[in-house]
Amino acid sequence: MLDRKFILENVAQVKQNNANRGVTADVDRLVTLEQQRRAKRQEADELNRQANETSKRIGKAKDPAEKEAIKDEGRRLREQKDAAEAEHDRLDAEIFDILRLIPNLSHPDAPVGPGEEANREIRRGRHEPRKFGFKPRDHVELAEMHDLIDFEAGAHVAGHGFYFLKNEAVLLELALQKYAVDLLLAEGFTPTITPDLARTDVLQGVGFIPRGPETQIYSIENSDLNLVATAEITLGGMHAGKVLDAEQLPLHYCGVSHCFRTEAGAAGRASRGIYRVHQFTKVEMFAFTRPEHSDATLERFCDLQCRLFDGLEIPYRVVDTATGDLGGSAYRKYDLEAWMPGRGDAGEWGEVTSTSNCTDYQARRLGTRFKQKGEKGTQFVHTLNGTAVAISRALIAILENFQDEDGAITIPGALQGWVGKDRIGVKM
RNA sequence: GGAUGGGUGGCCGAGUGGUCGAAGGCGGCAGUCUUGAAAACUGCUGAUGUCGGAAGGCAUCCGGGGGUUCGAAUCCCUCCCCAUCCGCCA
Repeated sequence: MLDRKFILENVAQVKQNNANRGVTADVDRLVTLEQQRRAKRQEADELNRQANETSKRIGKAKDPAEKEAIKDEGRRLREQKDAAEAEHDRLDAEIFDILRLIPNLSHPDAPVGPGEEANREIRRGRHEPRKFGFKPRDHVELAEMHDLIDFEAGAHVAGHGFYFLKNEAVLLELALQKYAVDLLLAEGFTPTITPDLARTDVLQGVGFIPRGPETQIYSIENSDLNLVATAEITLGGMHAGKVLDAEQLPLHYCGVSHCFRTEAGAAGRASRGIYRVHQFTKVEMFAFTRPEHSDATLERFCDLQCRLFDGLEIPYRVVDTATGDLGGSAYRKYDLEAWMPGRGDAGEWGEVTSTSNCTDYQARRLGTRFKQKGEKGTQFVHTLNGTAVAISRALIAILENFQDEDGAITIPGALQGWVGKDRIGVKM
């Protein structure tokens, strides 16, 4: 959520930003309604003040008849106040409906454009895409060769989009988790394993919409719980409604969770294999920072992602996400796209991680603030999230990049210790 | 799933229907004392909105929502959440 006062004072900027992001929201109407709402608020406050004053006079009145007269006046004032307040609440609800459509502001350096075509490549990994002397297989084929992923069994028990990891794929998942957590631990992150479910108000605070036709969220029937789509939800909700001390900041968490996504409307879109699935495991980074530190923290998260993938020897590029592709909460977002040799005709970049600076947009909705000692009032913290490793996508990159002509797969050196071998598919 | 007890300011914790934004404590800030610090003592110290140049004023906020009343942290209803115990269970 943006600050209403800010919107009123920067109408043109907000409108331009909406346009850059491809969002339609009636900002003019919001401005009108907000002005009306404020007037109603003042009216209600004034009536309430008079009513309070009247109530105090009742005790002092001696004559019973006079007392009754004052009571009547008090009742009348309360009624008027209630009416003004009801109108205020109606306006407020309408304003909120518009407000929730308005996305965060955008970083001035973020490329402006309608979609991912406008993303700007800003960086490459240490390893360039390898030249294959043969036609590389895609991860589905490789997984089948080595019995690493059982799609059929997954569909059998849970439907399309679910799968069993098997054999070395399991070891790779565990190794990737350990690899990512260890690195972040050394960087001062507090490691957590978060709940895989969260309440609806937490989802909404972080910016996820658990209802509606286009929802990505699985909800638990007869409860207020939802399966999380990312640990960003649970980590972001940790301090909802709290006022933190400025000295506590920044807080850096890393969270391991399962991620569940309905992928509504994504049918047929790069749906082969485990690129887009209903469940996967992810190690997530999350930070609560002071406003002046969020830009630098985004760079740090991006650097950490690069270190993680450089360490796995996976080729990748980093793109600065265009305004039209930022989503609602992000002020700036970097995507790390790994080279996936089995995608498309001759390989394609595929998003493996993503990191966003959400500034105070999530915090305002979540009510996560901080207080600077000796200063009056509170401020909203800034929140940032970033993928350390999304296991399913990392698996694709590993299988496809490290395959040999006979289909054998070399396990990245960084993971060999945990997997317990250096190759998959070597004939004994 | 059953039983009970709770949800009050940054934190802990009192609170008779009006004098309660709310005792007390902790924490924080300032001062006294001290070479300095600690301790001790004294004073100050909630958030949000709104008006005002400022000083300050006003309104709201005691889990959420509804009700009773001229007036509710306090009484009633309802929902949510949290804790403990029992049962079941990895």
